[in-house]
Amino acid sequence: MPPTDTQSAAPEARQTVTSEAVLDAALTLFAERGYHGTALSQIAERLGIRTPSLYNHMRSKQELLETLVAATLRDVLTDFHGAVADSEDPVVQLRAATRVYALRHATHRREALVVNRDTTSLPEPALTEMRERRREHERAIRSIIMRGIECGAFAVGNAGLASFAILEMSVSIARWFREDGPRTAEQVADEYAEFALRICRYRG
Amino acid sequence: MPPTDTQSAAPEARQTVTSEAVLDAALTLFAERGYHGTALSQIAERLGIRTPSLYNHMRSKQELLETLVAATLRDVLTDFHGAVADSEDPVVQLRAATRVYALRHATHRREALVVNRDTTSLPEPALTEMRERRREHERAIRSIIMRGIECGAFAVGNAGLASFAILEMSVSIARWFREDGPRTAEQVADEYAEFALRICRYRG
DNA sequence: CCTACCGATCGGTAGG
DNA sequence: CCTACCGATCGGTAGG
Repeated sequence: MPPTDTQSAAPEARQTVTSEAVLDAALTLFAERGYHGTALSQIAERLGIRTPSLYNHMRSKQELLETLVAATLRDVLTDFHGAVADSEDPVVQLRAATRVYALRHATHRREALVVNRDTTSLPEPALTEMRERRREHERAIRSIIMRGIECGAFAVGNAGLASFAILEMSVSIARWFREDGPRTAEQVADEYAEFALRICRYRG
Repeated sequence: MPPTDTQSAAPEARQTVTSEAVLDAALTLFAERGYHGTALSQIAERLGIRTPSLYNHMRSKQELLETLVAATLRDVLTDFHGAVADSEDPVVQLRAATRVYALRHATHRREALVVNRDTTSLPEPALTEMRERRREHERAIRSIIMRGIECGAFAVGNAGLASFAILEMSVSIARWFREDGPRTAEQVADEYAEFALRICRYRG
């Protein structure tokens, strides 16, 4: 029984929930309980609507996951390209690339948790495409490290091992970071950027 | 219709599946699809029995998860205490502690994936207890780093941040390590142990 | 170890 | 946006 105010003239005005709100609620719950641990009824409840009403804003539960993961990985790569555009110096690039990646995991914790926990629940071909995007990022980091080794700035036995370590320690920030904690996201990101350089044995 | 051989004399001999086999099948599937993404029927199918027969070897699906997580965290702490027992030197201790932790994540990938992905699916009080065990490990690593800072071996602004980074980069080995890959588990563990010292700015 | 079966809940559709 | 409803599957029990 909707309120009998002026808006009842336009039928479209009855819509109380947007697709963005559905995605946001799904993101929160997927991050909290995992994709398979979340029921559509819980997403609906959080929005104050009934389950079937969700289908006005999405095609399926799977599509929700796919949208969230694709958007997150797209943003990660955009961040990366922005971070390395300013300089050709591998030291500057690795610091900047690690900084934005670490920063994103502190400021977008839910997205990070879902991507890392539930990407494997995606159906093909999305699964393969998402894996390819992550690999693209990893290869780009590795290539920076290899250039750093070549020019003598870094000294690390295996660039692949180092790039995995750097990326994954950053990912884990999403597991423990708290906005109301003792350190800001920027402080953590700066510190992790230095960790990355140390892993590569950069003696600044 | 069991084979009509000699073993049919003893009724107990009909048992074809052990609790260990159930746990192992659950471990494989939980690691692959997550706890909520795995049905008991899939565990049974993998063992060649019917779903209700599983209940001869377990009390509930939840108990399977609880058993797996508790055993893994117990082993992690046992590893840790064994690794740091030989020396009081923070450098030696951090290297050894990281080495065994990294090694475990290369050799026990399934356990690591389940602990990291599905511990949050545990009911209380198991959830709190498992979190406490992980925190215990983290505090122990942090304490080694702090002692290293005090005696001048390490130079890192924040021991907590460093311990998180070291532990989580090691955890991630379970995500990418392959037994048939180019590096042995021991080689990876040794390399990560050096990464840990570098993060703490140990200038060996 | 099995068959037979349970209530609950799942994602999703029909139709308004 | 809703109610009414669907078949499928879930974890688990009864009883042998």
